[in-house]
Amino acid sequence: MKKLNQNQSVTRTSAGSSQSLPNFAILDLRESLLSWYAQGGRDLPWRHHRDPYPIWISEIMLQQTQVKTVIPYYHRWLERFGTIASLAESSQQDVLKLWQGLGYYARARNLHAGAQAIVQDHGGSFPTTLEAALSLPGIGRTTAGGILSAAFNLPLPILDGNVKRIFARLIGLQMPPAKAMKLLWQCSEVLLDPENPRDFNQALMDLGATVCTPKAPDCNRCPWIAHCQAYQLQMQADLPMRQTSSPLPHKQIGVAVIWNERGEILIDRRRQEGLLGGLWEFPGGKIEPGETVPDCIHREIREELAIAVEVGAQLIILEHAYTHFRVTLTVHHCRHVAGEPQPLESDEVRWVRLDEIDQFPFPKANVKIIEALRQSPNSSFQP
DNA sequence: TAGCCGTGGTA
DNA sequence: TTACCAAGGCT
Repeated sequence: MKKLNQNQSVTRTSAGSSQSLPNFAILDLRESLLSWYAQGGRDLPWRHHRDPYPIWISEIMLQQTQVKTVIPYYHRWLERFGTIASLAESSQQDVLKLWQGLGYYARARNLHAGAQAIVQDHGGSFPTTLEAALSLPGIGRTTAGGILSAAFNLPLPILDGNVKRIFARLIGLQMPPAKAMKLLWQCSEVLLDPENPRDFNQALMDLGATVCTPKAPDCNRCPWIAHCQAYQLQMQADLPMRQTSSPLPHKQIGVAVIWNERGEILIDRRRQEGLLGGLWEFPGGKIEPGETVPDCIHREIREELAIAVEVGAQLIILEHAYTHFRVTLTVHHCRHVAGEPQPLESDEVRWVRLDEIDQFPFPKANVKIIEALRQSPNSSFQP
């Protein structure tokens, strides 16, 4: 027989998460946060809507991405894909082109596939239940709660980076948030105001973005200062605790700008799955130990495209950082010598003119190569 | 569970 | 320059 607890505390036994939910002053926390929000909340474009479609777009764009970065993409998106139906009917290439530069390109592929699923399964209207929203690609519990609370005022909690940080400080969490997800979700569930879920969730995110910031939080403007464990212990700078991370690997990459006799350049479309899936790139690959850059380019182009090239002058050297590694790209002009290019390790290959290359979606590092091509003196391979 | 998945801003 | 981080999801 289970013992019932009189208060809100939850005792947990699994290793690494022994901390328990505090006995919150729930009504006080709700009221103070909501009145802070009424005065200090942000005016953001997607908050002018109750239509779930623009809210969905904003929530996906805002995943791991700052508001300032999102805003121009958000407006461009709604101008180009005004309805779920129009998004569903568009080509993936058009969708990726609009997303170019935002990163995490699976988000764009998932929006596209999600729109098609909504047309097929929900008559073209965004679903109104948690279960149905969660079944759409790219929508997890936080995003589903964010959309459904904002659009329909449904009482669903959220747990994004802002909220994790706020609660980690509020309760003085003694472990990295990743080790206490269950407890943090409980905080969000228990505190959520069932009368005002929309405003409460938005207020939490605004508090995290403008007051309870990662560095140098502005505690004197915080409505929860009287309840905050981190503030009482003066540990704001030390919470949330961080996980140990391993250093980023650094890869050397050889890249080829291959010209044919018509002055066109060879590009390939990356496979759907994995890094930069569905985007176009200049072919190339990792420089093996002991290999020169021209050696690498000859080998990679043979393996990926089954053609022979002559490696010419260096165009540019680029540094680029991804989430889990860094790369140095050494880019050379090349001349196509023999063979018809085959998409052996890509979905498609294509010869394009420099003046039409902007039609294709490219990752950031490749955009830099295109800019270098436009600015630099012509290669001897270029007619 | 922890690693993969982009890019831009910041100290 | 380096490291961290931002309205996370997926496997």
